[in-house]
Amino acid sequence: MEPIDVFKALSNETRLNILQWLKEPEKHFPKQGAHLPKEVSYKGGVCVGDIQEKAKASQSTVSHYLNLMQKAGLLESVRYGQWTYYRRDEEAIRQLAEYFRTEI
Amino acid sequence: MEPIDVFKALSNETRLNILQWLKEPEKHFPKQGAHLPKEVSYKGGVCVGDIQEKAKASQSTVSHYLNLMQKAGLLESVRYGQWTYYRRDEEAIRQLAEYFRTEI
DNA sequence: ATATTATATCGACTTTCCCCGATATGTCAA
DNA sequence: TTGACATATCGGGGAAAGTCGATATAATAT
Repeated sequence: MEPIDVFKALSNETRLNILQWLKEPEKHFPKQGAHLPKEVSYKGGVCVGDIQEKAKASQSTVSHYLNLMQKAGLLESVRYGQWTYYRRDEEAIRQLAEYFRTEI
Repeated sequence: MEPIDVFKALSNETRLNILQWLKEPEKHFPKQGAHLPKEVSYKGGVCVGDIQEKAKASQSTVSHYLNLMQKAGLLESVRYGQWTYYRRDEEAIRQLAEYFRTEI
């Protein structure tokens, strides 16, 4: 996980919003998991379409953003059927905060 | 201090290096303060030329970077005679680390 | 006054990022 | 197998960032 890639990922308001919305998915995405059968539930994950709707950007842009944030190490994803669910990688983010506190 | 401007400022390897060098100026800039008479000493501040030399970028680029980091709130500067000394704004950086830990 | 030195700013060019629509891929339902 | 839907990827046009050399500004020394 390269710090510079993380900072680049955070250098955009929409992406920053997405990351913050995903801190409380049930609050910001009320219909979260509507498609997900319980037996495959992915705690805290939200599908691309729901994020796109809230972010008010094009589908391709949001897909691209999520992929970028995942490559930076901020998000993780799982695909169930035709949906891809993204959620925060809390452990990675915690480590980043620690990196920021001690190395920056 | 806008988080996005801070993240942009940190999205560049040279700038990140400069910020980290300035954590220990006496270590990374041995001739630090050579020009500074004691009575106007600016603790931890390093002049543009010394930073440029170490950063291996053009004078204009380094000047631009330092100004950008200052506007983002990471650095503060004082001018003594023909020299401008830059140092970290530790309090601002501490607050940023806290922002990262609680809001990101 | 003039020359020298340190820093800032300007103008230009290149590279990267932003963001979209169009299209491809994968999955499910009929 | 066909159609509908969710997501990913491609290609591109415009905006911003990276970076430099040239020049301007400011301070100092002679």
